[in-house]
Amino acid sequence: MKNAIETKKRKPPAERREEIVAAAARLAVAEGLERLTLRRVAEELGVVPGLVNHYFPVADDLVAAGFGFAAAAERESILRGIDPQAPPLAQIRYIMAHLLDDSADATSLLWLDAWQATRNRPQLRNEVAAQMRGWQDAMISVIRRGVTAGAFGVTDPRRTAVRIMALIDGFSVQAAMRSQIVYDAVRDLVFETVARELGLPPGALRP
Amino acid sequence: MKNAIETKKRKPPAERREEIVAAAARLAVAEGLERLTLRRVAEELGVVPGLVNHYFPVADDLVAAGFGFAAAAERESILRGIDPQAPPLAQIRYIMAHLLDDSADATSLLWLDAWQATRNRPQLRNEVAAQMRGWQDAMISVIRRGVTAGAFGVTDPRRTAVRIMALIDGFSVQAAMRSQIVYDAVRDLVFETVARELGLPPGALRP
DNA sequence: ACATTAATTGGTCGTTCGGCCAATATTGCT
DNA sequence: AGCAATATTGGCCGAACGACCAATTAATGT
Repeated sequence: MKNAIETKKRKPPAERREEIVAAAARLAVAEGLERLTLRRVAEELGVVPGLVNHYFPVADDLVAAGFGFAAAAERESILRGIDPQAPPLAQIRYIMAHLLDDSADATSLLWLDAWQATRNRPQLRNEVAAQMRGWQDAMISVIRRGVTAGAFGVTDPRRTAVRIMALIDGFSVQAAMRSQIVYDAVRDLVFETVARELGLPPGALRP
Repeated sequence: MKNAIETKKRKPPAERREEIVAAAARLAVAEGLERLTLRRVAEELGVVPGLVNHYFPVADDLVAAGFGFAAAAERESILRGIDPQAPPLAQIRYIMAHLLDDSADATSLLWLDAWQATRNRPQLRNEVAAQMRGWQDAMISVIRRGVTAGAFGVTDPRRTAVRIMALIDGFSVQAAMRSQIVYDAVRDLVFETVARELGLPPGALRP
């Protein structure tokens, strides 16, 4: 007789794999990459550790996939919230408001984890680089529109995008120390400097 | 009969403690905070793990002490290299050259490790905050001299110091990804922005 | 209906970690 | 010289990790 409560199904590999990656991403955001292990993911899904190992024989790949999924989802969520009709200045302001707000701390800590863990995880390093390129490309695209519209004073959109993303990434560090050090001055600096990079007046991006 | 080759001595507690902290600092710089464990330190010193545990019953304290020793030594080494007679502009240029050079990568990775590990290590978090304050204070001191000498256009030295250190700290992130992404543009940005913060022309700090 | 494939289980192995403890040896004090 | 304090040793414990593997069991195609 089959157990009506605990219906253990066998799922198509693609679906199961997606399920594992999604659970890994959830764990990565909620508890950090350190706690993203085969066993933890299996526990989360109510399966046996060996099953996760079956889909990800090397732990590094699981961590990379979990981080990549979480980072891509976060980025796409923010980019999807942009009003495509809005002027580029408003679009940039929207992106920065979401990336620099306190509510982005969980994501900031995830990136901090990722940069640190690249030291011992080659696959994760590749994934982090890919996700950073994803953000750079998105930023370049917005900057290009702004240049075309005559809103931004930028000569090299790619270079400007790299510098802006580096400012934002650097700000992520502060999320780790927010309980100890007050960083209002730093947030202001990021807003002002990004504005300057885009050829805007200092207060143009402040919320 | 005593073994003439392996002379196992008992050392005064203070000296032994210092020895342990120094070994921990060495390990932290060379292999990262992840590999800074009781056993690893003991192995480094040729003693038994229990001995390290005797001096540091809680691992968090050992990690905090090791990081603090390494960070303080690095900072003091740089500050000691400053010519006290040199003008403040030259002093700032000296500090930044050392902090932003590729040769500072090991230290950058150490800080990255530390910020990340604060998530699960309260004592380390305190130590990191203390070391950051140490850098801020040193920066404030240089800025004040520059203001007095009329070299810097700064109204709030503390605020400016916080912003400058945040720029430098943010740059540390890049050390982790240097193999994947080229960051010349970012280094330029840091030099230019710090110059601006000090009321200097954009190229005033470039080496 | 049956055979093939592989998803899934349950379990093992070796390693490393922090923490703990009893026994021993050395130092310093009286 | 004798004694108390403690530095140091050696060893053990439970937990967590990645990684394997043989045995089951469900799905799939013929």
